[in-house]
Amino acid sequence: MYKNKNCGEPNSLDEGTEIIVAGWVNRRRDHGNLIFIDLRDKSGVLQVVFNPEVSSDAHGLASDLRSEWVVQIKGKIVKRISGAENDSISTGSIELQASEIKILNKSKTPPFEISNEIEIDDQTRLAYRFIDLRRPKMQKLFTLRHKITKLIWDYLSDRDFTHIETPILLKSTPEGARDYVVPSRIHPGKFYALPQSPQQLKQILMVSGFDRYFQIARCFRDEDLRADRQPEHTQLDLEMSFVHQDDVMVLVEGLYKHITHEILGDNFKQNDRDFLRLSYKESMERFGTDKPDLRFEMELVTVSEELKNTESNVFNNVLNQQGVIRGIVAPGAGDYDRRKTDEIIDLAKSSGASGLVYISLSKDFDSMENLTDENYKSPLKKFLTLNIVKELAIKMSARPGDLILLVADQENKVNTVLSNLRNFLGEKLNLYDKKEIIFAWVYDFPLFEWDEDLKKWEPAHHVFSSPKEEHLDFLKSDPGKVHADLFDLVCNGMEMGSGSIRIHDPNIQKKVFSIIGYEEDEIDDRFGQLIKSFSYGAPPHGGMGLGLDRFVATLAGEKAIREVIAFPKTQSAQDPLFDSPNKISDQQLEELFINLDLPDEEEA
RNA sequence: GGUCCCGUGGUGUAGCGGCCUAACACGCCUCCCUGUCAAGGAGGAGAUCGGCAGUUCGAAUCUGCUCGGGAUCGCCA
Repeated sequence: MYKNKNCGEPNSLDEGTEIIVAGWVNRRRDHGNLIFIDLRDKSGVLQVVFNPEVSSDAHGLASDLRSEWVVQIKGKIVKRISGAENDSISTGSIELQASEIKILNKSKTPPFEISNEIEIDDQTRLAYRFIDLRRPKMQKLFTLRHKITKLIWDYLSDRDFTHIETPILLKSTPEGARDYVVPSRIHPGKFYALPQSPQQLKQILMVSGFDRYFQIARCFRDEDLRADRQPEHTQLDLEMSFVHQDDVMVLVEGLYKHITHEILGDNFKQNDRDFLRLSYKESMERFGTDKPDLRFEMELVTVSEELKNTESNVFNNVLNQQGVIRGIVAPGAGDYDRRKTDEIIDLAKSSGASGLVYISLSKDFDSMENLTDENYKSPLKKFLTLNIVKELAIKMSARPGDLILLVADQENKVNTVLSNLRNFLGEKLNLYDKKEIIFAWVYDFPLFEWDEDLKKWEPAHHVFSSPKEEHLDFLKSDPGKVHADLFDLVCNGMEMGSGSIRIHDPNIQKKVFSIIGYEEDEIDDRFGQLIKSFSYGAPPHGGMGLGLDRFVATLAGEKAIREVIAFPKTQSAQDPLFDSPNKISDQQLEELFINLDLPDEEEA
């Protein structure tokens, strides 16, 4: 070893001992005759003093040191002189009196400082990711990620789960997301596809009798990127045999509580409570979304009834077309000026609303009963009479000084818009503690959704979820009524994972496929292997797929999963460090029998 | 594919029609300095303002296109 102690370890108990450390020069403070070096490694920072009276050789070398040089230093741990202690580092009471130094490697001046405080452009960070990852904050994030995966491994291993790896080179089962594909050399013209998830494989493993499977699995989807979406993400994939929905939920809830508690300790207030369970219907009614942020109230209220007798075309047109009017109350936002209300309207429009009606309530009245004409303002004031506003405000539990926001449209659009507004305002108005983490289950999802564009039924989640037994009859008569044993784990307004009890009866599976409109040979091509396995004795089974990147990011308080992925891609799916994706040689193309036919602007 | 924000020395920002032959902080280089830890002091180098085209007597500053980054809608079984 090049060292017998880590930089962050020595303390006053080590005074007088000789140690060898190695690491990076974090900072140099050169006083001429006395030189201080902050030596950094993963464990922390240690101050090293070079005194020419202790070693003139070491001191001579130290005067050349620069940031990020890699050095090995031998010396004696000594107590710092009185008054020179530094409470901000773990080794602040002592320092290393250097007697020997060996320069292991020099470094160019890094493009940015290795420090936690600075904010650097993402592209620069990724192009120099090896330096970016040196920052203590990043090291902490990946240590955290490791800790979480270890907790998963331990927890599930203790409960008889077996980790099994499934292939990355698989087959395209096109549906939902676009596949990443890999050409086959041995089979000209044929392609593997990278799995969007190990779904079929884990179900086949259940058929094989493994009983309980899990995998920290990489999943690939060739879709547009977001702060919480990367082309490849990691999923905690698990599946269990002979279970009902509740068994899976209880297992996963135990796991997530355990991990969150291990990481956050007492800051995780939900630890001694069950995760809230909301039916899909309830979640949509109260929050307008199937992934509500439960850190704050601000629920949606339907006010179609209260507004059905206005003179306003905005409302009447919508109501005449079976639309709804729903609203939320932004507490204390009654004094928002034009600029702020415009911002809210813009957000509503960008979420798909044709418009947004607001009513600002002033603070200068005590209760809704005493509301007067002077106490409220609204662009639609001439239609919103005092009595209507009073009734509305009472129904919505608005208080003086609040801002009422109303959206009139078809129900699903209203819900999308209001849930986006709700999330926006929740953050803007500081309605919750940003450090808080609240999980919930949303269950009892419909199995199918009607796709208005394609005029056909689409799987609401995925095609393998089992219809509820009591709904089997609806499969033929009214697929929209079929609910499934399908459930999501949500946290702070994010979907953390999705699970279900799977279909294990090949006949029901075929029926579900046919409702979605798959042809017989198409089913065979995409799902033949699964159906085939089902005909050889498939146990009832169910499981979940849980986004690991999002979970780690949430526990770390990060918004973008890029922060918890060592080598992520930019929003245009590129890696600035490796410069991927990239061209391959003509020879490689030839071997694969691939001719490129690029659009003109791609030529160069 | 759409919408929005951003793009100025190595990094972060200021400047938003002529005062800019571009400012500040950090970093970098040289020298001084025995107790600093965001060390200090003195001096110095470094960007033509993402790119292209246009408007203008004059553009970092205005317009269009384009490239890149970010956010978001669509998309993501």
